[in-house]
Amino acid sequence: MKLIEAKQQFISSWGAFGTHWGINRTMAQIHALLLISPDPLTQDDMMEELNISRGNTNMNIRELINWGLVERVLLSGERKEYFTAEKDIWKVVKQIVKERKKRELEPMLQLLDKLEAVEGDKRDKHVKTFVDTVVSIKKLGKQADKTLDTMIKAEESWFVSSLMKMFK
Amino acid sequence: MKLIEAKQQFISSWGAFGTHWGINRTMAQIHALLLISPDPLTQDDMMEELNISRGNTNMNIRELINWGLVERVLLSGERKEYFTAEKDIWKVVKQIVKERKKRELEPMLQLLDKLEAVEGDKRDKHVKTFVDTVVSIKKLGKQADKTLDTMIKAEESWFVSSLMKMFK
DNA sequence: ATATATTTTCAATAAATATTGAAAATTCGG
DNA sequence: CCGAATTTTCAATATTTATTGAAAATATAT
Repeated sequence: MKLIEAKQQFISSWGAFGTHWGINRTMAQIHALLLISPDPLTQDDMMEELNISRGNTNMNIRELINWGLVERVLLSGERKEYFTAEKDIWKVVKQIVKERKKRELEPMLQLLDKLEAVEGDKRDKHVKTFVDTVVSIKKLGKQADKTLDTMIKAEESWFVSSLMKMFK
Repeated sequence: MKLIEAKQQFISSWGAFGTHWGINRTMAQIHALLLISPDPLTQDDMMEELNISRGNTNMNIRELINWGLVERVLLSGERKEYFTAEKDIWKVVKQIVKERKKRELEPMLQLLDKLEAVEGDKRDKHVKTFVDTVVSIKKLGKQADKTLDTMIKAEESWFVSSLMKMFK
């Protein structure tokens, strides 16, 4: 397989992958493109490679910056802005986990705390099942929260070797 | 907070949560409703509670069954079909992980294997960056695959206590 | 300061996805 | 087998989400 074809497949499947995880296709594709680009790219580079409009490119780059996955690079003597993605995949994963934890898991746990305190007689099976469900989701969620915190702090080497031992 | 209000909040936020994870809102809401229902429900029950059409209800129930999260229940003496969700949240999480691993992670790893074998001179920085990226994603993906396999087999108590020790 | 290059915004539009509802198929008791 | 109850399908429609492109804003060189 030629590089050009391999790149296309990588970008397109990274985009499809993203859509299964609530990330829009273009954002994932821009990220993929930057991951495999040895040098920083301009908006125009991305527009051309991915055949997307300027507005779309701009908005999705900014979103990637918000997620902490892409950053602006200043190239001396250049008027245009350049962008580059973090290439260390472990760091990328940790960053995504960190953001999703903050945006989704933590608000969910807060809500469950409130819902656990529902009024009503626990002998009513409707109340009991509701509370039991909420409590058990909360318990698992709290454990996940702690585990992810540890992961976010960990070095890849440490993390992998711990898992190795754990799952020998 | 009254039960009725708490239920609504739970269902609605479970639905919103789902959409962040590539699951459609209605499917997540049906799942939520079944999770907090002490007894099995019919399609008509769900239609009424969630204010959705018969067709929508039917399709999403079937999808939940495909995911292994819901099952049909036969109630003797009843003509209608009843449905119930697995209530053990650890089992639910394992089932979701198992399915997503099969549907997404494994195909991705297969693709990366192919892409790693791209033609071209590794001294070309475009080739090098591409291969390096593919290899590092693959490495981490393989580790995740193994870890998730272990998790899928694990009992919750064993899993939590292992994590505890690991991240003491 | 002015002209020009570049980035950003956002209303309009397109595309993708979800939902409806009624017809067709199936199931099941009698 | 018949007929009523129930489930399933799917074309039409509605809704949501993504994308465009041109105008406005901003930045920079001279």
